[in-house]
Amino acid sequence: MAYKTGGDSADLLGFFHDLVRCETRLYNALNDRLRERHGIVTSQFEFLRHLRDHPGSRVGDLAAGFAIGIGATSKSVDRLEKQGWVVRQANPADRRSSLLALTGEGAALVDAAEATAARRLAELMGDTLGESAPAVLQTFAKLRSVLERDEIGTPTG
Amino acid sequence: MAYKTGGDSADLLGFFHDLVRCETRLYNALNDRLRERHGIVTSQFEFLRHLRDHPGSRVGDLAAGFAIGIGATSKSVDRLEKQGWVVRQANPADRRSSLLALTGEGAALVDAAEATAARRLAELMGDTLGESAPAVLQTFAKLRSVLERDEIGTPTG
DNA sequence: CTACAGTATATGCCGTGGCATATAAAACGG
DNA sequence: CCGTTTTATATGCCACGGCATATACTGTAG
Repeated sequence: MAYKTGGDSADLLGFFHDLVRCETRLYNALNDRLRERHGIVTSQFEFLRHLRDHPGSRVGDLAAGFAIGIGATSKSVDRLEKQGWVVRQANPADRRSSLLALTGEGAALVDAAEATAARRLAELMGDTLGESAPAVLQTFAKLRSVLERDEIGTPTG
Repeated sequence: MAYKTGGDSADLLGFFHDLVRCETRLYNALNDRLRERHGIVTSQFEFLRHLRDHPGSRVGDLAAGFAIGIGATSKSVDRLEKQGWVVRQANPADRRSSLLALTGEGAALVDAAEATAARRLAELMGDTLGESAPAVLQTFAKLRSVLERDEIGTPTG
């Protein structure tokens, strides 16, 4: 039965540990680089990127996409709005929510930051992934879609 | 040149996004299960596991291992100590630091929590990793060792 | 139109981590 | 030994996220 589904439980504990440690270090390193070059942190970069690629998102859409709480998302949008990168626009179809959009500055920022992030990630991972990259990328895309489909780890509020 | 090293920069942005989203959801889901069954969160589980496997670690060793700040680590150890799972023992070789050890309760807790965590991770990932599991596990082990070797994303204090 | 259940977000309190600083002890130079 | 530098940890302040709650609005039943 060993290896049948590709890994027993003990392996998964170790894998989870490696996964969290890699994510922590990559996230920290990207954070440092984005802060120094663009004055934003990684979570803000990801929000801006989502808004560029999904214009008209609401606060709840962002929260669902990132598996974080709505309250935290609302406060994070407050900060982006205060910096002038995002605006809350009236939603004609539902006055409880707003439609979020990038400002011109926000759009310019996210494009510049994206180039920085792509270069930094290539420095950090490019060589290490090596030839297994396609399988690894595909596996994580699939895992993410399964977790989202089943709403695993979606916060309460 | 495409695919030469197994992925261009655009792929890596998407991969990083998938990676962070998977980690967030897995971490949240494991957190919920460990809290409900054992009254601890995932970060505490990982600390206890490290102390079981590396007895005599100091606060700084934990911080280095998890790529988090020393201050945060010290406070986290305070909480584990207050719960009676960990003790700071005098370090005969250096009175600035303490040697950390699990109590009997802490040792029992980590073993029980580990069984819970292994089962939960198998539920969450077992089927999805599939036959690519060996390559994925090996890739992350390698990436982690490279990031640690180069001290990528190690916090300041 | 009114009452009521449901929804979307904002806000407050709390816990936790980052970072700067304080404190204590070791290491070193003379 | 004494003074200086370095190391290891603890502590204080701040920012941020989770969660509970408040508020505003929508949809629906009558």
